[in-house]
Amino acid sequence: MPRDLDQKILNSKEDDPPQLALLKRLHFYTNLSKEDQAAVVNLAGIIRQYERGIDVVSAGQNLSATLIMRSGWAVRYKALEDGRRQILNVLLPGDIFDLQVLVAAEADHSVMAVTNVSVFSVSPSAMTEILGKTATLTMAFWWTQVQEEAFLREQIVRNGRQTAKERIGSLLLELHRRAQIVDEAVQHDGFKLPLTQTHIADALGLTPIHTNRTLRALQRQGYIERDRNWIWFKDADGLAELCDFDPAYFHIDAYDRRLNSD
Amino acid sequence: MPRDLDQKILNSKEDDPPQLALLKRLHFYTNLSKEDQAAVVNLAGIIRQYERGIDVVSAGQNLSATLIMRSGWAVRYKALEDGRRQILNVLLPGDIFDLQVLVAAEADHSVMAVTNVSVFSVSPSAMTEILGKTATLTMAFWWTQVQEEAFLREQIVRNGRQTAKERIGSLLLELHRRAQIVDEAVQHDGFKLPLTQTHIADALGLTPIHTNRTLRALQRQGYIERDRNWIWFKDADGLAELCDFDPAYFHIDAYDRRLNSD
DNA sequence: CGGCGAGTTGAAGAGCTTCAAGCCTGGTGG
DNA sequence: CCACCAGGCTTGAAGCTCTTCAACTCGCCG
Repeated sequence: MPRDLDQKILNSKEDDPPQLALLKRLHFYTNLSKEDQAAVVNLAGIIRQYERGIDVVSAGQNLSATLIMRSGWAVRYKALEDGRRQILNVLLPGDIFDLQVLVAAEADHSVMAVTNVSVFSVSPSAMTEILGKTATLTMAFWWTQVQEEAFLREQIVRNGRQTAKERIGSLLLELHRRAQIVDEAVQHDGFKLPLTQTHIADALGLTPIHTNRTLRALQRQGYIERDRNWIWFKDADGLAELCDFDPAYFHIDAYDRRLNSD
Repeated sequence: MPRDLDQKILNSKEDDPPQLALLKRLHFYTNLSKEDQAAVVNLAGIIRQYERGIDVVSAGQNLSATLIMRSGWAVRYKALEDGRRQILNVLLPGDIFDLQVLVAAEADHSVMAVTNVSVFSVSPSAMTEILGKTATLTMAFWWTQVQEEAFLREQIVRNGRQTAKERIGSLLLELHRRAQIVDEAVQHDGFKLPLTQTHIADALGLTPIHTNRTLRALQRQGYIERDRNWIWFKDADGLAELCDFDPAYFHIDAYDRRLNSD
């Protein structure tokens, strides 16, 4: 999917440089020059690994570095006193979190590893440096923030005004698109979803039981098929219509439009 | 509430410079130097007025300027095909919206004036300039973005995992705090809330009917009192506990902590 | 082969919605 | 000055979506 990434970089697999997912993410939306690509690849930081189920960041914790997802899936979540839990967003490879460390010092929510994850930890100074390196890089990073905010807004709409069927359908469609950019386990009409039904329920403000029934209903009605933790779209267009899913909030084409209008 | 704002600036009322609300907002969290304050006050832009009920920004519209709330209340919202509507966030004086214009060109949601509002429209170039003017200013603007994201996350928790009573209580507590910084019609234990019950319902994923019943329940149980569109907290601590409301997400003290740790 | 996490299913019940109607307040015009 | 209108608020009753509680199944790993 990424356009003209340096092939030497793109083809590596097993021994990915830790910055590769980030590069894919940034380059998908903004055409980075060879120099900008090099700056991303040479970004200094430390690799940290977390096992599934472990908190990568805990609410209340003092933050000291920006974290970038390298591989695996994670979720931002907030826990209520009585054990209720709300997942705010799903983090995929290439996603940046706690960029806010540059200004705020304390996490107001937690991040949990859904699969085993590997994150790349970048110091505030290194982050500040690359952020301001070139105008294109500044824009590329800003981009990811704009997108992340759009995901949050969409999540509000889902939880506030959509039915269980719509919530689940639109979340699946969103995750599929996002995974296409940086994940390996993705096909044109399906993807491997590492979330459990309980994760989905906590993201969508439902009970796991109702999530289960709704998934089966979507399946029964011919919208999706499931096999282990793979989701297959049998009628993606129909599902999108059912859910009022409009991917405009990804802002995928804005960069090209900007190129043409400037 | 703002700390050592230049008194000449702070005391003006009727003929507020359009940048005043912004200055209050920025200066509340970050100690701006006299020069930085001047830069904010001298920020170039155009004043635009909108009557209540009118869209300030419409989804799909191409954005060309950053807008800053000068006076009045507005809401970001997203409309679904069938007429359902979800309010994403409330905009108060000093709030910046479409800062993302600097990178993305199309609005993925709308903004509607709840009262008559006055906004200050700043060109991308003027915005870019002040954003990078000093490190403190950069941080101050970044700050507002971090906060806005925190509001969105809180909104997800409300709509996803809280009961009607909790949703309404925590929204009222949040708006009271936010209004304290920039709004006039605010007392220690109450404030003027220009939102209708239908607005509240659309923000919290409820029907206006249920919103009404829940407000009355909160009143009957001694948490709040209402008079016209004023809300009075009779037992703010009790309400906060009821709603699991923890204002940590405002990150109010982070700047001071940062000062001490740097 | 036992146990554990995840998924599945049924039945009863709660919270919120829907539909329907009436009320109250502030603004407008005769 | 009062009648009237519109928008917002209030109340009742029935019904639907989703939850709660409880139990059972399946696949996997030690």
